[in-house]
Amino acid sequence: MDNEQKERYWHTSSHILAHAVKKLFPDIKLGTGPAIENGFYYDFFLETPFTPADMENISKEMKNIIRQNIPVEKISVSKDKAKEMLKDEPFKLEILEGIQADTVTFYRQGDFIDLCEGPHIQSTGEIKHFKLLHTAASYWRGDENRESMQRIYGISFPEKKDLDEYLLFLKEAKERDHRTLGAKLDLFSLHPEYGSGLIFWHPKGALVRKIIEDFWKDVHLQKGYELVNTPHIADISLWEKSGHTGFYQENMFAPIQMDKKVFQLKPMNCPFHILIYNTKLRSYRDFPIRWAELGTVYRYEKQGVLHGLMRVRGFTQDDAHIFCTETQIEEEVIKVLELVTFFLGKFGFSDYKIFLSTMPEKFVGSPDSWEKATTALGNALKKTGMAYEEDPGEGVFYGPKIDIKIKDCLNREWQCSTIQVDFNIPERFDLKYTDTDGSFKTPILIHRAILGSIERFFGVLIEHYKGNFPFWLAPEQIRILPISDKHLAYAETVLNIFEQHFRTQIDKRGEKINRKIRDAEDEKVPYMIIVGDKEEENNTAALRKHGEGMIGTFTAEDIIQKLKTSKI
RNA sequence: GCUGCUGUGGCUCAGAGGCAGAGCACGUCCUUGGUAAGGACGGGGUCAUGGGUUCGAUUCCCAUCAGCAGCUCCA
Repeated sequence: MDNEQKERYWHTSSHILAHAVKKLFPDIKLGTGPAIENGFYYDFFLETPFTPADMENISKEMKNIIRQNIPVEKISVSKDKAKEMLKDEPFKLEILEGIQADTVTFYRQGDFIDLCEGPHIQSTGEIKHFKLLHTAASYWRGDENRESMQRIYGISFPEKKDLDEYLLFLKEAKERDHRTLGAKLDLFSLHPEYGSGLIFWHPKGALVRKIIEDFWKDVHLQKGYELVNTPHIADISLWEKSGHTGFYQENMFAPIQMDKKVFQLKPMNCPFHILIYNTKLRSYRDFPIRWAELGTVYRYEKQGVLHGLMRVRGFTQDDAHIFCTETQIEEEVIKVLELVTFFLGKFGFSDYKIFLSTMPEKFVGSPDSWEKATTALGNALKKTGMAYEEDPGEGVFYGPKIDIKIKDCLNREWQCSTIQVDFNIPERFDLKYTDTDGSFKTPILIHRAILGSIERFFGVLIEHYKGNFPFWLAPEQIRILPISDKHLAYAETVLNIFEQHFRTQIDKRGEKINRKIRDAEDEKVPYMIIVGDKEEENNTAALRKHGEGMIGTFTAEDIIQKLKTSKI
C-alpha cells in the first residue's frame, strides 16, 4: 500500500472501531479517529474506561461488521442539517463549528454515520486483518485542560502476512529498546527509588561516552570552538536576571538554601557562558566567539514523561553559544548545520527530520529582527541543501530555531540537534561589543546543541545499532578466547600485543570454547580471537567476527593491520 | 501532571487468603573442551512502602512511591 492507500485503509478501520464501540456502548460520545503513521486510533468520551474484556468484545464486534461487508457511502449535507444530525455528539459539534465551508461530508456504513472528510475505502469487508493494540488516555484536542478521552489504537492490513510482519516488528523493537539493551550490555542503570530520571553510567557505558566526548571535543577544537567549563549551581539572582525563574520555573529543581544565600541547580548553561562573555569588553573583531561545553543540567520533568535515557531529569548537553553580529547568523548557522551533518553521519544517521520554527504569538525582540533571523536560518538550510519543514509559530519566545529529530526503534522522533537564535538574553545581560565605528552594539546569541543530550543521544544510538556499536565505539573491541586453560599464557602474550592498539579483554573462565563464543556474541563484542594448540604452535590467532563467524587465521600483526584499515 | 496497566531473589516471570517457586545469573567442585549454552551441588526473597479488612494478608481493599503504554510538555 502506498501512503494514500494506507490512510484510506486505516481511516476506515478507525470508523469500524467506532462503529463497534457505538454498538456496544450507545451512550459513548465520539471524538476523532484518524489514520496515523502506523495504523489508526479513535478517541471516545465515556465515564468508565475500557476494560480488557471490553476490548475483546469490541474486537469481536468489529469482525462482525467486517463480515457483513457493509458499503461505505459519502453524504454531503448543509451545515445546518449536519448540526441537527450531530445534536447528540458534542465533540463532533465542536469540530463542525470550526469548519468554514457551507456543506460538510459524512461517511455512513450501515447504522453508523460519522462527520468526516474522508476519503475511505469502498466497503468494510476490505479490512481483512486487524488488531487492537492498546488503549490510552488522551486530551480532547490535545489540551490538558479539556476533557480526558479514552483512545484505542489499532493496526490493520489486507494481507495476514503484513499484520504478522508488523507484530513481529513490534516484538523486535522491544528487543532493540535501549532500556533492555542497556541492562543486558551492562551500559547504564536507573535507580528510581533514589531519584527517577537520573542516569548511572556503568564502566562500559562510561567508556563509550568517553569516546564520544573525546571525539566531540577534538572536532570542536578543530572547527573553531573553544571549550569552557562552568559550575552546576549559581545564586538564584542569576536566574532571576536571565528570566528563567519566570518563564522556566516549572522545569527547575527547587532552590537550595545555604547560609544566607539561595542557590539554583542549573537547567541551562547559557547564563554561565554569558558571565564569561561579560568579563571584558569585546570587539566585532573577536566575532564569532564560539564557546562549547559538555554541560550537565537538571530539569524537573513531570513523572509521566520520563523515559529511559530519552527523557531524564539530569543530562549533559553538548552545548555551545555563538556570539556574533546579525549579518553573521547565516554563515554561522551553515557551519553548525555542516557540523550536524558531519556528526550525525559519523554516528550512522542519515534519516532525520529538520524543522524551522518561526515566530510564536508571545515573543520578545522586534518583528524586524525575527524576520531577518528567520530568513537567515531558512537561507542557511537552503544553501546546505537540507530538506526541512516549517513549524509556524513554534519558535521559542526568544527567537526562531531549527530542530533536528532522529527516530528511535518505534519510529518515535527525538529531538537531538537544535539551533536557536536568542534576542532576549543578550538584552537582559546587557551584552555589548564595540563595532567598527566605535559604537556599542548588542550581539546576537546562537544556542546550539548537536547531539542534544549525551544521554538521549546514547539511547538513540543504542537502538540505532541494536547494541552492536561500530568498531570505533565498542567498549570492548576484541575478546581473546583461549580454547582451554593450557592456552592462557599464550593468550596473555596475544593480549599484550592487541591491547596496545585496541580495547581488548581475555575470557579466562573455565568454560568450553562454545560457551565463550556464545557469550561474546551475546555481549556484541565486534571481534573474537581464538587461540589454542594450533595458534600457539604457529604463533598465530584465529579471528572471528560478531554476527558473521570465522574469518581466518592470521598473525597478530596481520589482524591489527586489517582492523586498522577496516579491511575486514 | 492526566488515563489505564503493573510492582514476587541480580534478571525474565509463575503462584496462591494458611511453611515462597522456576529458568537464567551468582558461588563451590568436577570437567580442559576447536567456533553460539558441559555436569553436580549450593547461597540468595520483610512478595515496592504505609494503612485497613481478617483468627491469619505477599494474595482482598485504600493510599503513597515507582515502572510501563499513550496524552500534554520537552534535549
